[in-house]
Amino acid sequence: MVSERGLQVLRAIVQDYVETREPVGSKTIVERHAFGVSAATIRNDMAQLEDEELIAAPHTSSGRVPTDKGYRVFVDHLSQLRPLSTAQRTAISTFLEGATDLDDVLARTVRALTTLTGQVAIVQYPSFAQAHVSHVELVALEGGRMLVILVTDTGRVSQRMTQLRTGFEADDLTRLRDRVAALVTGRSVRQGAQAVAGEFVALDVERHEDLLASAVLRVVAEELEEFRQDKLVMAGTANLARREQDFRSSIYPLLEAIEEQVTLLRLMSEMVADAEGLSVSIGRENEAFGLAEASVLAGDYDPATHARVGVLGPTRMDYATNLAAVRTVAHYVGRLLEDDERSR
Amino acid sequence: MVSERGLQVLRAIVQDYVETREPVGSKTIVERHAFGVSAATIRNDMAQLEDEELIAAPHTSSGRVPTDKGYRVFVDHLSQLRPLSTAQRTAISTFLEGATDLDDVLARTVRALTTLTGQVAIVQYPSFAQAHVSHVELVALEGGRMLVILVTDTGRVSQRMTQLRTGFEADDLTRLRDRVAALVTGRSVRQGAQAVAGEFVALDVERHEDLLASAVLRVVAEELEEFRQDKLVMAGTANLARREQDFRSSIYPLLEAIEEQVTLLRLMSEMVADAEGLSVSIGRENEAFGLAEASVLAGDYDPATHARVGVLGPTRMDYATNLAAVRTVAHYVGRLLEDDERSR
DNA sequence: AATTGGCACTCAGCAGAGTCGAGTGCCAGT
DNA sequence: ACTGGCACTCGACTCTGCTGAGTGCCAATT
Repeated sequence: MVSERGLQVLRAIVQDYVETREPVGSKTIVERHAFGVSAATIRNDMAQLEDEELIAAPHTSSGRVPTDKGYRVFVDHLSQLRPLSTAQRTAISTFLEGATDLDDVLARTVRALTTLTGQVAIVQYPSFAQAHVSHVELVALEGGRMLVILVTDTGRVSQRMTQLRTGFEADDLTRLRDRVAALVTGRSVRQGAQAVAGEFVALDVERHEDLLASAVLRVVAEELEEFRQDKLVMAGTANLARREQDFRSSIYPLLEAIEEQVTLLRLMSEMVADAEGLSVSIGRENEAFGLAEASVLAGDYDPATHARVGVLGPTRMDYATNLAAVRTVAHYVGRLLEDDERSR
Repeated sequence: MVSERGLQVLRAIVQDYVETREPVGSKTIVERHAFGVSAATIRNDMAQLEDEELIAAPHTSSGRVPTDKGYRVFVDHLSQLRPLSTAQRTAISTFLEGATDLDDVLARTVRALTTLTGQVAIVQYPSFAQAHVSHVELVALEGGRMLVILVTDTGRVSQRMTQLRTGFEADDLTRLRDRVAALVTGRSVRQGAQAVAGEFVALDVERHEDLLASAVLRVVAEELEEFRQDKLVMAGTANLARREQDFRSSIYPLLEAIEEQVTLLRLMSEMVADAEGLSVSIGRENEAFGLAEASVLAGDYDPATHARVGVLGPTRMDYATNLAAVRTVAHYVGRLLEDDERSR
């Protein structure tokens, strides 16, 4: 068991270590923080914290450094997040205002978050698995090419080009469009994909019309599949290089995860949010994702789908400030997209 | 003046240094390369190379290391590039085959190039400044939203959504579409943008139809502007971390340039290609771009527009092999897109 | 029971000294 | 033009001793 003052000491250690990157000793603590006790007392508390594996010594008789578990306890006991300054808040709204479509909103969000935190920022697209297809459009281009456009009610647009082998007339096109539209519009992405798959087997390749349909349906299926895959935007990758000192081993796996995206997507979606929609994953807790030296802070901006904005950085980061930034940004984007939806 | 054997020695130094990352001395050279002379003779040659500033000593009396100028001479005297193995060639075609649209081709290209070279790979989109708009489509969505789609003859598609304030009928839409189409189709991106700008001033905001047109034209103008901006795809960023040892200072500016893209775009487009369409920029030659410790190899895949594929890495890299890879990949993509165009 | 001052002990980090060896530069000889 | 020989340089490594920050523990105090 850790005493109340023990937690205070832990907090002091985390704060000082995050600030200075130096292992912190009992003497420094009494100097910098107004505990009303002597260094020896702090030492006793520290011994307890060490028993609980909340702090550890890099080498015998040097200061102590928070362990992953220590950061965890620290974060869990963050009673209140320091709210952002008004300057920061206005910065966020300036960043976000004037955004046109969904892509734009999220691109601005991720930039805002990275400037605010100085870390790598991540923004998840709203999940489209439950999105409904609201519109289908086929556009004939010259040279027998066709553009197949899908739009969801959540505002995501996908367009893909295909090269058709068979010629077609204008009314072939409208009939085909109506046929595809009947299959997918109003349906969720998942249902739409099933419907398309079902139609596929029923095609009679002898019929010219079905031959055309098969090519288009294939593309539609691909696009629906793409919708089902979640998507990320990121920014501030270069910050990893600045914080390189904070990673014992190479930042290679981190850069790789960032480029891969798949790992980060899984990580982000598996995190468990608290009542406020915030979630934190620290160091070794990310081991399964090959990110044992990194922490991820995330905040839901869409409570229904758990779509999130987040921040990725070394375990040694300013959790209080960054969590506040994540929370505020998530809040802004959430409201922005909500208003957007309402106006639709 | 550097003697013929002097160049051989330079080549040996570059090769050994690239391989081992150790400054190379006269003794190592005679051991590893079959010059028919003694170490003392090599030393004399090396003294000359040093006078010419092609090699330099990290500290007095240690081996020599190629300077940027040395790499430059080395590259300029690369008489023949080692052609890729058949295994590598088939790897390239496997990577590229089955690509559907332009985005897909370039995405695959960049992946191929990064696996081949183990460096950061860069692919420029074909320049769209001279591209011609081939198709315009307006799609009405629910809630007064409209999707504005542009397609160029080079196969690039842009789609953007806008929220209209005014209602409209189906035939408003077709009339508007025809109006916009008349302005831009068949015109180059640049001309189209001018035409749109011209039309803009002529609008009478009192008329309902023109009110609608103004909203759409604004979006079209944005899209055309986006077309005019060149674009890059990249892959293999994580490789920078692996090669970090090769950069004296931080890799931060590199990661930043990669995220910015603008710098790289300028760099890539300012490079001067040789008769084969290859271009190399080494170390300090990139100083203006903040990449004084990096080299860029590029190869045109579209001689007309100088659209390029390229590789970015530390000055200490295997120029011969990587140049060969760049050349081959550029060649493949060039042919692929050409065939594509012809079939259109 | 909690706190404190005192004290012995540990150990990273630093500086100085010594050694080693790879490598150069130069010169006289072939 | 090339070569062997030789003195010289200097980074890298090792060893040594020192210092100081910091711990851990204990007996004394409140």
